[in-house]
Amino acid sequence: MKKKTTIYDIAVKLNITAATVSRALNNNSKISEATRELVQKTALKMNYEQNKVALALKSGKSYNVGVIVPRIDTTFFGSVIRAIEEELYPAGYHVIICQTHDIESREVENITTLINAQVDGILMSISSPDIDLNVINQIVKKNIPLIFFDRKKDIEGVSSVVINDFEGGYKVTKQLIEQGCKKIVHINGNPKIKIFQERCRGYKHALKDSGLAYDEKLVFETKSNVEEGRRVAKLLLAMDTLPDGVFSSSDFTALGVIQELKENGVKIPEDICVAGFANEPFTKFMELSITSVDQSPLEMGKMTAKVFLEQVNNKEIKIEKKVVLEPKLMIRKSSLRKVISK
Amino acid sequence: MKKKTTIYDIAVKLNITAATVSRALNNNSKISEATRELVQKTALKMNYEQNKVALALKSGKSYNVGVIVPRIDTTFFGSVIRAIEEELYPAGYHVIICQTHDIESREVENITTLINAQVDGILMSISSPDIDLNVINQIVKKNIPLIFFDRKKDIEGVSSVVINDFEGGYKVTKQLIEQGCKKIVHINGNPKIKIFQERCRGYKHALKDSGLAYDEKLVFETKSNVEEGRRVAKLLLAMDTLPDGVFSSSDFTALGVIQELKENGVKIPEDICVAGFANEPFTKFMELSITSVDQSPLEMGKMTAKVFLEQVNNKEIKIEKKVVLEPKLMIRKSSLRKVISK
DNA sequence: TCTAATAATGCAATCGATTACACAAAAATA
DNA sequence: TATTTTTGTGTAATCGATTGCATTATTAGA
Repeated sequence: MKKKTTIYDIAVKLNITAATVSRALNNNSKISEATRELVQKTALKMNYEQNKVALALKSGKSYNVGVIVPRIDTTFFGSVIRAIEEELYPAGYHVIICQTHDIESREVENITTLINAQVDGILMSISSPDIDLNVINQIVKKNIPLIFFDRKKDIEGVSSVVINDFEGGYKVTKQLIEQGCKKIVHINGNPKIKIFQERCRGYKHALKDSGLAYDEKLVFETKSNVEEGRRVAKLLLAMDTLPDGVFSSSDFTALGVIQELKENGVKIPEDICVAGFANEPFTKFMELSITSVDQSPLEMGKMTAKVFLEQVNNKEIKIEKKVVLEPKLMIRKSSLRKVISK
Repeated sequence: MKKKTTIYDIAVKLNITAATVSRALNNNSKISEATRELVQKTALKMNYEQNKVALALKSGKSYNVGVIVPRIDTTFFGSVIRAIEEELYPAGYHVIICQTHDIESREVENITTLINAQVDGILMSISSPDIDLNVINQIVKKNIPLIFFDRKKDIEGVSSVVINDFEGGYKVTKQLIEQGCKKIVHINGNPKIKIFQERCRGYKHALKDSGLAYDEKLVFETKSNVEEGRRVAKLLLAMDTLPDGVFSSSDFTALGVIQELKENGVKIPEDICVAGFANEPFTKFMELSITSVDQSPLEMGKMTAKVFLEQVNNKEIKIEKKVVLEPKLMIRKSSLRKVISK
């Protein structure tokens, strides 16, 4: 097993000191052109590669950035991370990912581990709305840039990149209303989580703006999966008068609703218009494609990374940035009636 | 900005040396119970946290593992990485992800960066079949455990975890034959990549075992996306006699084929049975669910991580492990005829 | 009581790179 | 030629934790 060449090896070989080697390699101005070239050539010949760990210890920078998400195997988070990685890579940073699986203790653990690993920043999407603020404070106090994306918490000194969930909820609901829907159901996620609160608020606002009454019996709380969608659909089918529109805060519940309704002979979008949220790939691929709201994960990831870079490159200045991306409504068959009823 | 407490701070406070502190914290046997407790208590009080970077420099271990994949935002790789992360986390390792975007130079770059970052191992899925063997050798020579998953290359001393693509191709084709298909098309991916070669080989073998002739005009080479599926479907529609079965080596091409065929009035599965490969979530969600082959990404990730741990914990012994997982055929509507024709 | 063995701690080097400061050599100026 | 600048290198400390080898304190044994 061959040992790695260090600047000392080069120094010995050239009969100079490691300091000179280091300066030559870093293109320090106070070095003669001759030695610079000689050192660089020798370094190349000896397959020298800078030891980043030593550098990290010396400089206090690890060039690693921690990313914490509930889980990585969803299209949304996968895409966000992809974009983060792509933006950070050219700047010399690497991404360390951690998953919380929505377990609160895991969130705290992950943060601790990342801090110990000396990451230069933490980008995270909060899993639990009741996250321990002490841990967050630990990060802030240590002056480690912290940026929330998608799911945030308003904390002094912490930047965030989110989409306008209110606007998303508003737009979808408006579209359903434009299609002639008058009795619109909203399938909510965990109402303790802000993004769901906001989507719901958008829904209510759209109703109000169109002169439709808000009826809380038409709002259902779910765990955002296919089965829960089917469950809600059954409840809808049991109603005296069927609703004519469903805005689901998750594509998965929307899918469950559609499956269950169709199996019971309900025509979509003729009888009921359905729309989801997140723009999961399958919504586009279905034969009956599903209207959804695109959260621009790539853009979100890119922005998050940019905010981090800005912050890390201006350590002296305290920057607090709140970026809000606009959601894009993707109108598809599930909520597009051929003939718009008046 | 508060500095982190180091063992020196503790040493000064207790009027002992850093060496003693280090030993006390590491439960070294040669330390008195009294100092051990005192040090640990003080460490806790002073919020001491071990500096992993210093440890890494000293020990030569970083407790970071590099994972290289073509891209992270696909269900398959997302799931594999998730499983890797879950398996490695309890062992104290962190995962650094890199994407190649199928660019060969990126692959080399990533490897170099990971080596510089002093990772303790590299887990990778090869993007380019023509990957530079010199880089691979660099890893092997440095004694850094290297494990291929999903897409491998047979290299001495390198372990791998893959699925039996041959078997996958065989099983799908057999199922189509059992449904009465006699003229079965195969949509291939990049034939330079081994996994596609193997799936194709399985296809041929199944034909042969069932007494069906292999016709190379029925095999199409594609880039494995929806558009290419549509392209092939158009070619099929132009044939004198329509095929009655399609085995696609990608779910996306299968989807494209189905979309195009249906738009042209072809009934699936009655006229043509279609099957894909990879078990992407949408294959299950479609109204006309698509038959596919599950590659057990979670298992693959778990196994890959396990092989790594084995290797890293037995540095003296050279272990070379070749794990082959069995694919699972997911029979769905797209290839399941109600009445099986003889 | 004195020596030998053992337990507990200190000393100092090490991992590899960076950098403030010191110093010598060369070049510029008087 | 003597003096001041400038330029290029060397010296040595630093980042934080670990560890082989002293060294001292304590206990056991004779």
